[in-house]
Amino acid sequence: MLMQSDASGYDIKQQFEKLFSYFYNASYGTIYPTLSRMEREGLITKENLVQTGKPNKNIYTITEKGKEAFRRYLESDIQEVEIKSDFMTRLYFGGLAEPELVHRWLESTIRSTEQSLARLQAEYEVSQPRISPTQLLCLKIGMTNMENILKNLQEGLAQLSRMKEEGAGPA
Amino acid sequence: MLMQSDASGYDIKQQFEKLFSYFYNASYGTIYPTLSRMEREGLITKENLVQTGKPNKNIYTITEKGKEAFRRYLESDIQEVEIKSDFMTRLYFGGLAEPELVHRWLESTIRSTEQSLARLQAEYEVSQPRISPTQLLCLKIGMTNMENILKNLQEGLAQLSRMKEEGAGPA
DNA sequence: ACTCTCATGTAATGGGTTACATGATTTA
DNA sequence: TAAATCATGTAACCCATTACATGAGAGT
Repeated sequence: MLMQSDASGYDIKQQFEKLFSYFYNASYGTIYPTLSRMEREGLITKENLVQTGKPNKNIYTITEKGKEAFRRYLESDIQEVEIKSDFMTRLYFGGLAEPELVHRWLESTIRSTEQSLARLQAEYEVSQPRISPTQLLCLKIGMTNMENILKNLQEGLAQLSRMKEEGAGPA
Repeated sequence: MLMQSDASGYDIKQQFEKLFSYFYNASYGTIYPTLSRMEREGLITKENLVQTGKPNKNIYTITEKGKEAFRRYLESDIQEVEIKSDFMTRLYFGGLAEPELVHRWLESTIRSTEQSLARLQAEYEVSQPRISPTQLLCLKIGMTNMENILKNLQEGLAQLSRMKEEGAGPA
């Protein structure tokens, strides 16, 4: 992020909270110690910004050495994606749960996915004119991905409902 | 997994390696200590199976107390999905990299996604008749999801190629 | 009066991987 | 003869979160 603009630990966390969190995230407990370490290693420099009405900020700026490290990162191998989905894990073992319960899982996941999608779409509307083509691609991947998941979940819900009716219906 | 059938640590790892790994994974360094802990806590019992030609196995079986713990888990809140995608992170900062490099990232991600999709489709073909409806739904979500990502990546690649040509073409 | 935003940082704790250690049998 | 499969387990290490500690100003 410091390649794009100088920022404080707080600013960085804010960026994570937006679109970024859909594919990477970090807490303050990671961000602040990492910035300290990077400063010690000469990858970034710190400058204290005195603010009135607000607490002071530590603004970090990337150094030439830091830019080199970033370039080396870009040329390293891509790490495999890591996913931990409690919902999918439960769904996998859904046959061992009450159909009622599975129903509720699907409904609540549909709701939260709809909310995430809405947030991404809002982000898309405001950011669309001023972000880079690859950032736009990130947003597009995120949005169509969620739309797709939603469709699947809704179909799955309808299917399970049909099965429940058949099971509960007259013999 | 022990709710479905008795298994050894090795068997459990095998299951993770299949379909399961798309939404959850664990290494032996997690599996074996966890099984020991669960046995200590009375959630599962261990039985040594003597094999000829192969090393002996520790077969674990879930206890009534373990089944209760599983039921409590099913009724607990669903944890939010966690994703760490190096590819998406790079793509987000793709504007800071050579277009050549971004091109290669997209191509290699397309290749590996195609492979994952092929593996899921193969798994679907063989498993389809004998797995539960929710497990089928898991597979379907995984497959259409990857198909969707592939489509996005291919479109993105085409788009970036067009931009490169325009940028490199005659003024 | 209360809560939220801004802002930084550390300590305790938890969770997990990787590498190491071992070893027989089967397959290429 | 090399390597892959089957099989278990521990120790060192890494990474990260959560909770704690602090504190002013702005909004409800």
